[in-house]
Amino acid sequence: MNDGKTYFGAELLKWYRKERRDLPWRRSRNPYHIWVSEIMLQQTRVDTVIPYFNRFVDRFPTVGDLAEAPEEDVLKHWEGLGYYSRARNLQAAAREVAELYEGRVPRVKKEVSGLKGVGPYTAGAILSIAYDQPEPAVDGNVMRVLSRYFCLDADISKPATRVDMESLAASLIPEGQAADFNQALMELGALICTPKSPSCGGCPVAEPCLARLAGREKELPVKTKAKKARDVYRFAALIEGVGPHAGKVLVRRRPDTGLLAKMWELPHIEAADAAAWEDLAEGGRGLEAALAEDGIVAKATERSAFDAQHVFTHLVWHIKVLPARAAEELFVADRTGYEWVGPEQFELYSWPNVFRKLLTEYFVDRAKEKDE
DNA sequence: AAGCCGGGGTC
DNA sequence: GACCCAGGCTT
Repeated sequence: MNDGKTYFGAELLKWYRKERRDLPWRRSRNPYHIWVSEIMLQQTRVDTVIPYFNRFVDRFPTVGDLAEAPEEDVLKHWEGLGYYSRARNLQAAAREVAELYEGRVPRVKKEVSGLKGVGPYTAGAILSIAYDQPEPAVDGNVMRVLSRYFCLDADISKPATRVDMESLAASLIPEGQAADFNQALMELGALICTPKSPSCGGCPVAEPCLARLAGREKELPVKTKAKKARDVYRFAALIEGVGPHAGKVLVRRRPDTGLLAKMWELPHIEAADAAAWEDLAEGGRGLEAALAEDGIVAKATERSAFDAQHVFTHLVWHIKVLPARAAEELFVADRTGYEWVGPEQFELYSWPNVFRKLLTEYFVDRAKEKDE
């Protein structure tokens, strides 16, 4: 009676066992490694994750190592990967696993799902891939593949659709083959059944694919469009130190929660709107006043201001960077969270991409000036 | 249900 | 530019 579903699973497994990519986290069944990889892979491509994964498990080989590590160390190993709450949640969960489960990743669904940063997808991925339990692991790939194969018009941006897909995916798992089947489904989505132009010619289950038969494979899945990012206008101060802080730049640490939590940045303020942003650029007096409120006395220098931009998922930062020099009396950044950083200390801090690029360029330029 | 949370590849 | 990616958390 389930001929269709049996066919789907059998063909997919056959294809996967021939075509599967050799990925670092596929070289063992170490549940901790699989867990780390699944967290890193959330909203992140395989090619991006590989070097991060290798560095991470090299530095934190076991759950215990991760649990005991300083948080800054963990954040540093996540630098540039994005969605930094993943790193903080992962470590919090590792501490939980160390204390409650003797350092072993639990194999009970309720326990795995209870770990910070582990949602329905990741719980299913860990239970199936590490422990071969017949749990679905439905991500964007899987929803795309199933939408097409069964020609489903349900909007995959709706949570209810994911729930339905989980029932469907669970019903497709071949007996005792959850690990390979779930990975096969995602592998097909990543390599063959791609978003824009699927390679149906190389698909092992193209023949009965209902979307393909209906000529609708490029229309599916249905997904409501995301709202476009909001513009935010900011001024950042690139303050050179003087005296004992010559050659260094004043930076500060971001708050413990929210956007880029606990990462380091250039001090900056937000402009009311685009117009105010353009106005304030003249001379940078508004910025000097704002910094003074934070106990920082600095004057704009002869170096000209320049623009930087950074795109996030839900907002766009437009930043005017104003070069400045610290007043003589400001030899120490006595406000908590502020520090002087030069090229030698740079790598000891965790930087979001936008400030990493900006500061790297700055230090390179200063080094060139010195050589001349 | 909608918004928040990064960064990069691709078309 | 728009879309997407081995999603989850908060409100």
